[in-house]
Amino acid sequence: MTQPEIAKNLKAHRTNLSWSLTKTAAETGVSKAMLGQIERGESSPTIATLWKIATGFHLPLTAFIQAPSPNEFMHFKNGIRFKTLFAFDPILKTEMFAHYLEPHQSQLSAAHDNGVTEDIVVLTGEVEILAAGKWVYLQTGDALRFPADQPHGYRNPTSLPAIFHNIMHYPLLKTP
Amino acid sequence: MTQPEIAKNLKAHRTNLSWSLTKTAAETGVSKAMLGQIERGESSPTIATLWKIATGFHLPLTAFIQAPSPNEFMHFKNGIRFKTLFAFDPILKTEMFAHYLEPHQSQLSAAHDNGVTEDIVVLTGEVEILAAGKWVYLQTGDALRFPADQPHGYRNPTSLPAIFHNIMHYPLLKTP
DNA sequence: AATGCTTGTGCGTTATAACGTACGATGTTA
DNA sequence: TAACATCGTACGTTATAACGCACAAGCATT
Repeated sequence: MTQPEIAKNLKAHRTNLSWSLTKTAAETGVSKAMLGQIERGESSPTIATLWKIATGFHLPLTAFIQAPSPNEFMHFKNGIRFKTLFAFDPILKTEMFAHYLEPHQSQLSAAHDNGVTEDIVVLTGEVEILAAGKWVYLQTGDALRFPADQPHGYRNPTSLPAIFHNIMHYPLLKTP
Repeated sequence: MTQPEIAKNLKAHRTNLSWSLTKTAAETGVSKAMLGQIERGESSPTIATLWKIATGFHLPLTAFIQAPSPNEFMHFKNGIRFKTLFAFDPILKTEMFAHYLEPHQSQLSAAHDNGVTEDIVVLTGEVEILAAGKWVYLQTGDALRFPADQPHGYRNPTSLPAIFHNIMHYPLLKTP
């Protein structure tokens, strides 16, 4: 791991919410002078103050220490970034993707063929899944299985990017 | 998230390696006086020094800020930490796990039943998979499918923890 | 143009993180 | 028991994180 870039992360989260330094100082309890210095890289905050900042943003501490990292082999469809991990296999009748959701991004999907089941596992961030008519909230590490033969959808309610795996199961002898 | 307990984490990692404060100071470049104060909770380190400590231990920064008990629903078997994401489903004939490998940890697995296929997707770190008699190197984000009806294994060649998903496909009507 | 408001930065002070060294406690060897 | 080594902590000093306040630049309203 390389040295974390707190400066960029803090500025990204702050401008993402359109917060001023004064507003941020009020929310976090850290003086706006210090916030400015941290953003400019002139100061390396202590864990205590970084924790105050994180809780003020209602975000985990890790959101400020690790760099937002995209990945290789990325594809795009309807504005959704995804990556095919395993293409459809006619014997196993499954396929698997990694999906990347930008902050507040959402996507609806039409019903698939009868009997199709879909699995979701959230890798980073938080995701809401529309399954069986309800939006289900999933945190990092959570997993959800639901029938995909009806309209469903994905959305990222947070201001941080989210990544999830989804595995499609096609029990019938149909190609996706 | 609650306030991170750097003190316990640091002491845990240090005593785990049987390192003295002097040894730790030499490895990390942080004075042993400071290390002692951090362990006793008398000082809240800056991100810069915590990063020096983490790199000295060859661990990610997150190993010191998040509580030592990483996740819920964690199980142990043969010294391997894993988590069942989806239990075996007799209709889909699949099951899915998240595996956690410590630095330099390795595990060999006997052959499964005939026709069983296994999928690996690396989430964090780097992993080597013994498949079809060869060790295959996988980086973060890489995916590998291989027949599991022969001896296979997993190992983490790095000094950082690794996490991977694996999905078992049982095409025959056998329970795992 | 003048007034008020908000933005982010600069400055002086205070609190404390970080350092190097010294010390008492404990354990080991002669 | 004395000499030595190693452990973690206490002390005094220095570097810097964190604060409150003041200030200049930009924008909107009058």
